[in-house]
Amino acid sequence: MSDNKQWYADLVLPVLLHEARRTYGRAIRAALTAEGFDDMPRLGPRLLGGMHRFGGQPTDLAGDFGISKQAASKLVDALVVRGYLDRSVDPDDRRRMLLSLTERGEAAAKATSSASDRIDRELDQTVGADAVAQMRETLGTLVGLGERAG
Amino acid sequence: MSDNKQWYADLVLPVLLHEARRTYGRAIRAALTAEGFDDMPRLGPRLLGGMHRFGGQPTDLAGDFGISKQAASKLVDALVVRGYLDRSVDPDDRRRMLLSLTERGEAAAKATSSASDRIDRELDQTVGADAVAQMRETLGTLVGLGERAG
DNA sequence: GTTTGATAGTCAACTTAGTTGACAGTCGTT
DNA sequence: AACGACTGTCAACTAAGTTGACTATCAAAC
Repeated sequence: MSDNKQWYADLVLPVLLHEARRTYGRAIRAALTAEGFDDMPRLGPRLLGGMHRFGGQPTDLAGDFGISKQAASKLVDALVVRGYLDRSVDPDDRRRMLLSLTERGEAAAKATSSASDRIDRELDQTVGADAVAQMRETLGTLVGLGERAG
Repeated sequence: MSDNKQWYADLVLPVLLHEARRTYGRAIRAALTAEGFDDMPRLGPRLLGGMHRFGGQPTDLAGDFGISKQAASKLVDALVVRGYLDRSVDPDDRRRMLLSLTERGEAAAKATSSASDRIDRELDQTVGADAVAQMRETLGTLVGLGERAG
């Protein structure tokens, strides 16, 4: 593990992906804990940071995250209870919920993206922006493969 | 999502990593289920496929997987009960367990790696082996960052 | 305008998989 | 022989997901 040869050479790609993601996960969780956001559910940071992607509709959120709407509902509930989200009824469609970040939620989202950006920056400085861009492209292709085969 | 522009451009890297890993996860689970291995715990495929890495010692396994030794013990137990693993006492150190694949375990490991390889091959054909190799390198760097900071 | 079917979210019961703390058995060293 | 360290397991708990049933609301058809 500590020799500078390619220790990861015999790792299958999914494990490598998992470990790479954990690098972010650990950094983000550490940053959140350090700032007092120590009651964050696992998908909390992703939700707070991705509000613009699903605009605050739990069902869209479920689709985006690949979980059931019930799980999404519980996740949202946890974040509301812990003061990260405001939940209100959509006046245009009273079945729907409108979610928005509280001040605490904004702060946690900021801490999250800041920790993530720090890793990004470190990676950029180590391998260069081109390599990162190409990795993103290849990862995008990989996700696309899964969606077609889905 | 369905336009061929870089739909993933606004995704943070950890989410992209997570989704890329899910591509493998879905394919592997589907292949296992199709062959009758429908009682596989989440980390089962990784364990069966990585036996050579920790040689069959649950404690090393726990370190490798980043889980507690208790969780590793339960995981092993589940795989033994379901017929994927044999567990016996190490005669040289009777505290230790020696794990080995049963025939069923071998078959499941084969199905796993075969599904994983199919995705690998598809990716190779789409982006080329060089891009994959470079991605592996960048991912390795990323994991290394986490280990230093850890 | 009322009925009818689809949709958004929640509640309840359950399962899976992780955690920590306590412990028994074994080993190695003094 | 005794002490301390290490391996694996048991028990109790927690976190986070699942499915099925349900309510409330909307939209469209008649």
